[in-house]
Amino acid sequence: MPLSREHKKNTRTRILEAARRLFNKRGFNNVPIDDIMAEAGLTRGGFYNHFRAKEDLYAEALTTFADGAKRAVISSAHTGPDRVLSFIRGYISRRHLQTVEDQCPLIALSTDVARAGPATRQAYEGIVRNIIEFFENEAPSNDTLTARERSLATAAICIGAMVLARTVDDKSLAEEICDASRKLAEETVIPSKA
Amino acid sequence: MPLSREHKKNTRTRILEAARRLFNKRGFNNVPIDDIMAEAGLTRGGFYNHFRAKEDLYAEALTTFADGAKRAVISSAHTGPDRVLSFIRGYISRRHLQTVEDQCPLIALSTDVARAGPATRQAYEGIVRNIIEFFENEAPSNDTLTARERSLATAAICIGAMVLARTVDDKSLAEEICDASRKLAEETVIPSKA
DNA sequence: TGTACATCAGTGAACGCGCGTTCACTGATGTAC
DNA sequence: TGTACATCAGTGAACGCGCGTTCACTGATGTAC
Repeated sequence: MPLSREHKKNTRTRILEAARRLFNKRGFNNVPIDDIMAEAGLTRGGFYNHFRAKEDLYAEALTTFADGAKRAVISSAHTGPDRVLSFIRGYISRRHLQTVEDQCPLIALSTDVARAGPATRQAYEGIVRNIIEFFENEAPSNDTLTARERSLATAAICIGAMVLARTVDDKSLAEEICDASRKLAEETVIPSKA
Repeated sequence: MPLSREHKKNTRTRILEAARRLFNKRGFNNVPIDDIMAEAGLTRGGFYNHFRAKEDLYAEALTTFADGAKRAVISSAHTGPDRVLSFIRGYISRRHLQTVEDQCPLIALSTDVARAGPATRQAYEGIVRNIIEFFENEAPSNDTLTARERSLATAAICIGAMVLARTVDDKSLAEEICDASRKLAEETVIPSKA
């Protein structure tokens, strides 16, 4: 064994991290393998020591992100409804809008995923389910909407707000969209606040 | 003048229509000019008699759609709040989800636009503004949200619901997202309904 | 401990294909007479 | 009305580049002795 198993694993992780960041910025198709490998401090050819094909990166880059995000949420200081509210405030925020590289891939890659293979779609769908469940644990049911419905709709607001805000050029319009959507999202998951 | 001005204009429109449909299905980058021209009943080379470059299609395909959509809304039988409600019911619907070719490009092309040139971005932003204004005409203000805020957030729900539903593989989850989001959207623009 | 060897992560040149764009050509049509 | 001509929309071959993938090679490192 010429080089430690550890070493190879680390390189693989580095490639995945580089891919995730670049995909977020430019989408799956607009990131050549050269760029990913360069970002990881390597050269083109080595890529195929770690992955069978470029497409294999897509699903893995998504789950890489999801794992990190889940850890961040779990380690958050908040509990109960506050945890959900702080998630929403972080998700629909100007800060999240600007940090393109570390944005939630549900925002940056939604349409790319729709055109990718089944594995990628499943990874994306897994993240969507996680967010919905996360909301569902706290959202109440009442006569207008069930907890489930609140959670589904809140997920839609989160993604929609950020997708729109990200695409619109006018900064003040983007911020208006964020602010209004955040308000509605908060009120939808935890209506008691109103 | 060998061929009528009319003729050229018609061809141009045919190319734009073909482009719009294919872009919706596959995104800007995944549609070769060959395919667009074939869909329009022509061959590759002729493209450059009508457009300077492929990118010129993007913005025009968006405005082509927007014009058609505006006409459809104006000619709708409904008036007042009902017009807005029927728009939402049509927008966040299983039907809209399935008709990929004629889907609203805000859904299918959101991330593609984010990476396209300024003209394309402006065209997209124009459509966003139109939808928001359209809602704003009917949405009321009350102590929780202003009419403007309701409109912005409703636009976010519409796009978010469809983006998510489109990407998710599980059909029943997609429909759940649609149904719940539609409910919330309706209640948000016209809260008197609740 | 030191040395020869085997392994394999990483390199970079090369291949091949897809596709945007160019270009010389064609042939249908409107215009001038 | 008929005929010659000019125009230009449309054709399809060719060019060139970007990029995913392959491949022969290198050289650093762990292992066997």
